[in-house]
Amino acid sequence: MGTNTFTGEFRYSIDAKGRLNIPAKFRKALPETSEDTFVVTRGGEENIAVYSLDKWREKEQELLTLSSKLRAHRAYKRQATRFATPLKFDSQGRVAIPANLLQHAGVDKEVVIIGMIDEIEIWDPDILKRYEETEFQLDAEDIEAIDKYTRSS
Amino acid sequence: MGTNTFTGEFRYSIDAKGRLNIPAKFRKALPETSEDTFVVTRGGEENIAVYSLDKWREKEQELLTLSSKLRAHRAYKRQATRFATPLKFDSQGRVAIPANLLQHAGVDKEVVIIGMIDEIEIWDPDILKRYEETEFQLDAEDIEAIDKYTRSS
DNA sequence: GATTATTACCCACTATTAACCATAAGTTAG
DNA sequence: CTAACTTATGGTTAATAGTGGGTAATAATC
Repeated sequence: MGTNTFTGEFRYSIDAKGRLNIPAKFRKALPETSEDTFVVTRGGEENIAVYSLDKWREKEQELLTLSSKLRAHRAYKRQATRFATPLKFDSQGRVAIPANLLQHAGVDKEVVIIGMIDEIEIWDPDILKRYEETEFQLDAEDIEAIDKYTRSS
Repeated sequence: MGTNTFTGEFRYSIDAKGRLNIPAKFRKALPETSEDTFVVTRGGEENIAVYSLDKWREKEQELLTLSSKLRAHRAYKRQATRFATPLKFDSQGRVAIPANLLQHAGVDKEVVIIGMIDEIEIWDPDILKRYEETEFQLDAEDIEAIDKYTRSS
């Protein structure tokens, strides 16, 4: 079956019970070891980030190397985990997104779902449009820095 | 059964008898060898730290490597253990948190419970908010140090 | 040893969540 | 072109979770 990465953009809606359908294409892209489970959390912007359970386990492993003795380490670990929730999708392919995440992303009913290779973003359509006009803009300097970064990896 | 780590944030309340419900999700994440038991103690901040019995045993092992000859080691070991109390939860999943810990965390009734992978934190909502605005903030330098730390592990 | 306070053990209620069933629109296959 | 299947969406029922209170057992105090 096709690629096992998340690509493309979809416009779905959340029903009265807070359930959101995950595009079939994305569900099929989940590895077997993720056990029909996505992990949702706060995204970097005013949105919701979604990972496969596998990807999340990787993140956890990294966080576990931090020291519980150091304040900065605790703060980082706390911020990374306090909003994270594993969600198994039901027989129809839907997950129930926690209310506090919906609120953080300013989502009410309509939603844009964006595939970003190894992660997924969920946006409120209006907020997304606002960001497109401002924060998403990159100048030549940004592009140059990114080019440098990718070459050094 | 799903993931066996603690993630997410919950807002619960302590009842008139001083009992606090542990989120079902966290109880299920407890390994069999922890025998329905959490260990509570003072957290690094103005909060209460909660560990699985297994995790606490690990911490004890670490403390045993310290030297009883060195003053600082004795002080650290003393501070880490004098407030630690193992608590078995009742048939409804609740534990009775010792009064001195509640006082230390400034908790009266309302409580925020935060999952941090291999440990749990209990906060007073107002105090948590205060810390969010100050101590939780990390600057670029902190982040860089953490990135370095995880990469070297 | 009697009295009081504290802790453990049940039972009960309600709201939320999860499991189940159903359908209409759209796709794919024969 | 039609039949079988998939997909997105809606609703209903059953189970679980969180909370509150009562009673018996235990511990502490006088």
